Amino acid sequence: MDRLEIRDLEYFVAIGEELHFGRAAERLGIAQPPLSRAISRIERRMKVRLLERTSRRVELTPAGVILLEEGRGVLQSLDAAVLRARRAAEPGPVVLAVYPGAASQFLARLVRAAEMPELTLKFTRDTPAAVQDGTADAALVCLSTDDVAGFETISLTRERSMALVPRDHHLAAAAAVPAAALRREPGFEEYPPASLDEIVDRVAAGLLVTVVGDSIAARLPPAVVGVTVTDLPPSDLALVWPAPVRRPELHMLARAAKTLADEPAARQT
Amino acid sequence: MDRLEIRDLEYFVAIGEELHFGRAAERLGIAQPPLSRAISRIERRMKVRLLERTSRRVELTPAGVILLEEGRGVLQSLDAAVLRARRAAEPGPVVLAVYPGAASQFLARLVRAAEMPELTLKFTRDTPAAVQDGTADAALVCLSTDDVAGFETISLTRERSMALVPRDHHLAAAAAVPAAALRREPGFEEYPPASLDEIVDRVAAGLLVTVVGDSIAARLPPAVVGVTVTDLPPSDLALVWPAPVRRPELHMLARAAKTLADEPAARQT
DNA sequence: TAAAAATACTCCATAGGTATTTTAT
DNA sequence: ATAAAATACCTATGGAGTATTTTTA
Repeated sequence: MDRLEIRDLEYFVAIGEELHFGRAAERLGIAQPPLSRAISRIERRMKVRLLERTSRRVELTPAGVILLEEGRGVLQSLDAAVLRARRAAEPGPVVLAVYPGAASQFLARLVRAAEMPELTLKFTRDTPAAVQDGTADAALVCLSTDDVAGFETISLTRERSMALVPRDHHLAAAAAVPAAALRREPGFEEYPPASLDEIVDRVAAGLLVTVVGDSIAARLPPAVVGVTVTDLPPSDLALVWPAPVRRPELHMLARAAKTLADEPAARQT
Repeated sequence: MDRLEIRDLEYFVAIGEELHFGRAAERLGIAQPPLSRAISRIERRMKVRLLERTSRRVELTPAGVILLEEGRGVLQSLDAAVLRARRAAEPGPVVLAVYPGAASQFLARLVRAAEMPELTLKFTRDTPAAVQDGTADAALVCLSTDDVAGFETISLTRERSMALVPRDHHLAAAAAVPAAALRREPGFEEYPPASLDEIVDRVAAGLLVTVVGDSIAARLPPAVVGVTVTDLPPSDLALVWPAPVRRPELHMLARAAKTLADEPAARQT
């Protein structure tokens, strides 16, 4: 009983997503008939019906749904494996994935403390994904929002939540606001999908009210005011990496992180 | 740039493990030359040298080490994906993996509370692996010893540790013993790799001294005595399953588990 | 009846086998 | 000198293309 081939899996995933043989074939750069045959071949080998199809409709069976989900994961982990192997061959700098603009104060201290000349930062909105797919060796994540299953983690700092409002906003003068009040504000978004710069610009323009970590307080322009939020849980910033350490240099980073985490947070304004 | 094929990965894993083309080829049921060519093909496609080889020695490069590790994982997750898809097609009973003999009191209550006619138990020494490879839908695990990365978990009961000694053992009369004293006993093994029955038999025969959860106290024969251990951390028993619930029936199990967990543990002797 | 999947048939790329050569100890 | 990997050469399986048929809403 030989295994399903990657090509077959790619074909199936394409159809599973398109639910149309013609379009899927086009996307794969092959003709439609080979695709038809590929699917029957796969079903024959797996001894499971994956797609319920007539000349009018293509839909996934329960088995197909599962294989689509899990198959995507298999393809990803294969790509990650190849990528990691390649990077092991020519060890470039250790790559740390960070959320743009997040915790820059702390990040600066961490990078300095690690004393690693070969450390580069990769800015991304989804830092765990960067580690998962092998693009980064480690990542800074927010324990409250990111999923860290399967990673080693070191908890670093705890950040209080701070609301960003325009200078002329009616809440700008408040010493602190409850989260509920914020959510009622027009333009409020909890996790705006943008870089910090963009967020700040949009707040300054009066188009956005949002919540960020308080470590960026020092980086706000005059047009934007940070107000302490009373009842949002503080977010725990952590350093994570895939379970078996693949790059020895990571130990240095981890050690530096531990030292910083233990040290009585010399917090700056 | 097309992807590495599963066949190639299998071939590479075989050589990575055997470090010998001839033996690997034999294990794969093919001749040696195709294997040689397969490896160069893989290296050419991946643009990485995976094996340093002369006519006398074959060894893995750093990249090879990584690909071997991760490649094994890819093959496993592929197999698991296919298995889960198959099981989705003909939904047999929900399979719960349990450690043989562990927490039988609690297990009985859980199974009863779940009220699932279609529930079967799979007894295995490595319950997380059974869930990982798709053999089981959920598992009872011990949070202190098993790795539950990537699983959803519901913590169930906390079990105190209990030492098992023969009736005529010098510790049999003690009300409680410290762990250190146990470790000094001849025949002591912390996690004997055997079923509960076998463990009990070996203890009864005076060949073994070990530690188990106290929930099995009621099932001991007269020849074996359970003694409370004073300073071992209690083991947390949990129900786990792969992150996205793949079988709706699992929700019933989870609900039952939650109810039991909250209920003021009506502990039996 | 029309859009789309399945079949028929042909072709060729490539994986595999056998025989042989090269290489390092 | 010899064990073992690489190369040469041949074969054949099976995946891909084109043309066509079948199916169902």
